[in-house]
Amino acid sequence: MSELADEYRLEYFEEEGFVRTECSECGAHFWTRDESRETCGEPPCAEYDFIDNPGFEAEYSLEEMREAFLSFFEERDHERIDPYPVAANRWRDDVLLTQASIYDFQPLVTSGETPPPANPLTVSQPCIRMQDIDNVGKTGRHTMAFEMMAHHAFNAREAAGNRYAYQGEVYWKDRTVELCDELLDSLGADVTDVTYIEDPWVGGGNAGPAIEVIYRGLELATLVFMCMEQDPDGEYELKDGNRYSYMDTYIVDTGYGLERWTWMSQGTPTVYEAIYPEMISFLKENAGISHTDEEAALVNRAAHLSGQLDIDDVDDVEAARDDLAAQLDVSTDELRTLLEPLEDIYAIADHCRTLAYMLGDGIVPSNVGTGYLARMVLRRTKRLCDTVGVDAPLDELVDMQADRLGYENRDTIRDIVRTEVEKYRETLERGGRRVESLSEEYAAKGEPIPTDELIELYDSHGIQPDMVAEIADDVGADVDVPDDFYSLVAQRHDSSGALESTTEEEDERFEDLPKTEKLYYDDQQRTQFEAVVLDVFERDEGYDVVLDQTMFYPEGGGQPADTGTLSTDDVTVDVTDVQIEDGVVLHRTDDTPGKGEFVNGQVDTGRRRQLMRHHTATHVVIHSAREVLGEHVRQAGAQKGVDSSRIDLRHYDRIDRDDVKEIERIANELVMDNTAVTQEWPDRHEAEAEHGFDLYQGGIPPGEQIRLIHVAEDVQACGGTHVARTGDIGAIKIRSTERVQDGVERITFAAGEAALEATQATEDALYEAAEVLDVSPADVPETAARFFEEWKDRGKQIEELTEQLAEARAGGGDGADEVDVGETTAVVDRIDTDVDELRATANAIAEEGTIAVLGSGEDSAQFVVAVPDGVGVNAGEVVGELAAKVGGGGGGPPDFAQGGGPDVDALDEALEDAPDVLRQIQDA
RNA sequence: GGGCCCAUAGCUCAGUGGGAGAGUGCCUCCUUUGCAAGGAGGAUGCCCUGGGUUCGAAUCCCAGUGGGUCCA
Repeated sequence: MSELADEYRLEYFEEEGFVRTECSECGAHFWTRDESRETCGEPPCAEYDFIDNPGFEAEYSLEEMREAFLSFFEERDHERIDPYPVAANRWRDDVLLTQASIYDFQPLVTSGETPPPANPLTVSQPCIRMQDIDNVGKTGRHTMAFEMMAHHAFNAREAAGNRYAYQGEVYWKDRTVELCDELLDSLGADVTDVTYIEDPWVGGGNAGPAIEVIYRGLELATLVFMCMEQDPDGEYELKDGNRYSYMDTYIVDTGYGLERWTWMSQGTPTVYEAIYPEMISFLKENAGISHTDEEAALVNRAAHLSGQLDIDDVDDVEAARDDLAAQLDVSTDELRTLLEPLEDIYAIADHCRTLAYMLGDGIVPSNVGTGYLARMVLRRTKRLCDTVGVDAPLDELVDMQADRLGYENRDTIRDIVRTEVEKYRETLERGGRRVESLSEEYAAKGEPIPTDELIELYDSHGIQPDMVAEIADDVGADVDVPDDFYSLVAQRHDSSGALESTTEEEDERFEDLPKTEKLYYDDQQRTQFEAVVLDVFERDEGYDVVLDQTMFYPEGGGQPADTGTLSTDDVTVDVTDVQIEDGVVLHRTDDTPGKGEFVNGQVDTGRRRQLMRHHTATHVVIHSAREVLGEHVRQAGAQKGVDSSRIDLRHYDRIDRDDVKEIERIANELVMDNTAVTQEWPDRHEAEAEHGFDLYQGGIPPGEQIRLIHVAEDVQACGGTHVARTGDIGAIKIRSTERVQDGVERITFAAGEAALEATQATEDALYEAAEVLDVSPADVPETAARFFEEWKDRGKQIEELTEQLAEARAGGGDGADEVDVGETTAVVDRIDTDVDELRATANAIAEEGTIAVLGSGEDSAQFVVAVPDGVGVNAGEVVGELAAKVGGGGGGPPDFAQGGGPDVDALDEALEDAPDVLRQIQDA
């Protein structure tokens, strides 16, 4: 780290009379105005010094503190921007949730490809850190949901010129520290008590010097100066062991924890009481938690102490409780009974806030991705409510937070929560029954429930081991939950966890070629153009042709490539596929038109028209689905085609037939309105400001300008080709819906000619069915139902008749051979009929006290042997012997067996041998 | 994106290659008529769909559909 030490020698520190000191406890270097100071001030080197002794002049609520921060920076030339969604996977695919304000600008802004929405800027960004979930409520300071207040400045070195989307320096380290100092001062903090600790930051391939801002034992902010990137040849080796070098861009990345600043201003025992006091008191009352003055005092003292302990995970908390109890002079159990309900309530409040953020930003509970995280949090919250005895419905609790956070889609949020709670209830009920019967089984055997079963219950049925233990205890079965239970579950999953790193090889052949001019955006209706062949590359099969400009649409955004031809005066080549790499469009052809030639390009018009219809129709269907199902509906994927297209939508429920009809109706109304479909290329930040994040249904494009497609009121960022007016779509027909994952519904639809064909295909099927039944199409459902009922009745009748026939046969006298086998007699007969009848007959004969050996030679040779009670002949063995004679096998219980073989010709011979076989087996 | 589990009577489920079952509910009768009453009898099944293996599939294999669950 010493290499970076110079980075911290700031003019600002010098001017203000700061000294650099080494902490006497941990050895960290820090800057302070107080020359006599010895420790860095951060726990465990120091204690919380603000509980019951607020560090700021006035008390602030969460909302007031946020406003104070943002307006402070606004007054100092920062532009305030709206926060981004907590679902970071909506603009980047490397993470699921927003965990810091800088996530908003990664990777496109930090890399310099796209300009920031403002520079410098300030924001209060809601974040969710799932990794803290176990600590919430217990440590007094951990929250899963929080707002990271921040100010950012994006700088680029002068020497880089215009290579990046922003140029020059806005401000750097001195101004950043100065702003922080000034902010603390403006809130009335005692700045001589503030320490700035040197703490280099490394993460995500970037690094740089960073400063932790500590006041009265609490870390209030981290000031990161991101200016290095990982580089094997880099000059500096940092704490992660990798080498780094300086970048052309350097970025001020600060993080001020809104909750901590609020807490500091109030000095409450825990952060939770400072940030949502109303909810805490509501929950306490609802759960019936009340304390005597004596107990209240004890709780307060305990909170005081636990706040000062250095506890960063739950194991520490449990261990610390003993210490705590000793210091407070009470028993550990007594302390636990008092504190645990409070801890649960703190966690419930925090989890509800997390859920409000997640669901409010359009995350739908699911078995995959962010949806799974939402489901986990929701179920955990529900369990906490049940444990502590909060009986208010969960949707109401989440709504309290959603209301406070100002979400407008509160009804949808409540609906989602209710649906999800119901699903959880069903899972628990199912699981409960399962555990019960399993427990009874093992209790009867007198064995404990094995670990395998526990893992199976958790992994496949979502039942926690503690729940199993609870139920098993009621039934009287033993359960032994191994300490490493969850790692056993994990083992079950990584059969070969080695991720295949698909290192995409950059094709360097195209580097020197200019980007192809895209004519398909100029006039989307044209399909013919002229161009110059810049280069031709030979492939394994065929060629890649690069032109100076093209009308051919390369595959992208779920729209397949155009096909068509390129012609010179001498030759015409077929274009079978079109791809784009680094802005260079590659036309895959069967032959080469020749480098340097002028070509006439012709796009396959029919195909292109269908693709355009489907693409515009996709926008229309999404729009209709949002009208019908709700604003939370979002595209999770799409694929356009010529005959049909499909879109995957995030939705928390199944799409039923009525929904489909309504979506279809609204979509076709839009088609009939025949409104214009327009495109524009606005500045991306203006577009975002006007239309919000919902623009990006199909991913986020890079660049300063983005292409927007307007269809009626619907606006989406889109790079595809579209028809000119909605009427050109012709018609939209939804062909099917299916649930592709939990929380993701796939709609398959057809547009234009394909819609007509799809409808006709369905009608054909109906007409054919009508013809078979000889009724009119309208009568098909009723007739089919009747036929089905009648068919079932026939089955029952046949069964009855078979039995009657069998009894009649057994009554005898139809010339069957009757032979003596020891003390009993046997009937040996061949009846060419199906096995059911054979079986019934054999049973009937056996009822009369006679052994039945029946054979049938309909398709293959079949035997049925029935033996009356108390006769010492094993039917299974008899059948085995007989079946072997016809080249097959057979078996069954001793009193009734069946078998057979393929050799029908040998059937009669086998039956002739049957009496001998019977006698042999009886003797044996 | 990946793994695992499940689909049998109205409901809950058992049945692992050979005659489709239990509990509960339903219908009828009897006994009682007081709170989940007792007894006797009865009806109820495309064993999810399609293919394959086999003399024979609810059962084994493959695919699909529907549902559940865990992980990244």
